[in-house]
Amino acid sequence: MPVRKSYATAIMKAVAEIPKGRVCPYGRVAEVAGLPGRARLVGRLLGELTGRDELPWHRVLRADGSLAFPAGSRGFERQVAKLAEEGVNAATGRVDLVRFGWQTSLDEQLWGPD
DNA sequence: ACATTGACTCGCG
DNA sequence: GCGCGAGCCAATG
Repeated sequence: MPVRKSYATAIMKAVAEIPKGRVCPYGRVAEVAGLPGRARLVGRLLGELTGRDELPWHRVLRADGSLAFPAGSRGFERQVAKLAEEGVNAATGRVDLVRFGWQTSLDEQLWGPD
C-alpha cells in the first residue's frame, strides 16, 4: 500500500521544485511539502516511484549530505550518475550541502554562483 | 490495538 | 569520523 495520496502529491511537488544541480535533505523536502518531521515518509514515497517517474528523486539525500543508499549499491550508483550529469559530484558518496544544498541563502546570496 | 520496520535526524561519547 | 541510542511518523502484518 502506497503512501496516502494527499501526502504523496505534496511531497512530489516539493521534490519537483528542487532546482537542477541542487540537492535537498529529506527533512527539508518534508518541510517544503508542509509535513515537518516526516522525513521518513519522503524516503518511503521515493522508494515507490524510483525508476518509473520523472521526479528528480536523485536530488534528495540525507541531512549530512550523504546518499541514503549504501555505497556500491545499484541505487547509489544511479544517483551518483544522475547527480554527475547535473554537475554535482557525489562520487565519494557525499555532497557538499554548502555548495549544492537547496537553500543557497548563504552560498549564492553572499558569494554568488561563481 | 500492538509490534516491527524504514531512501530519517539529532545528540553523546 | 564512527557507532549507539532515542525520537520520530506512516505503513504493514
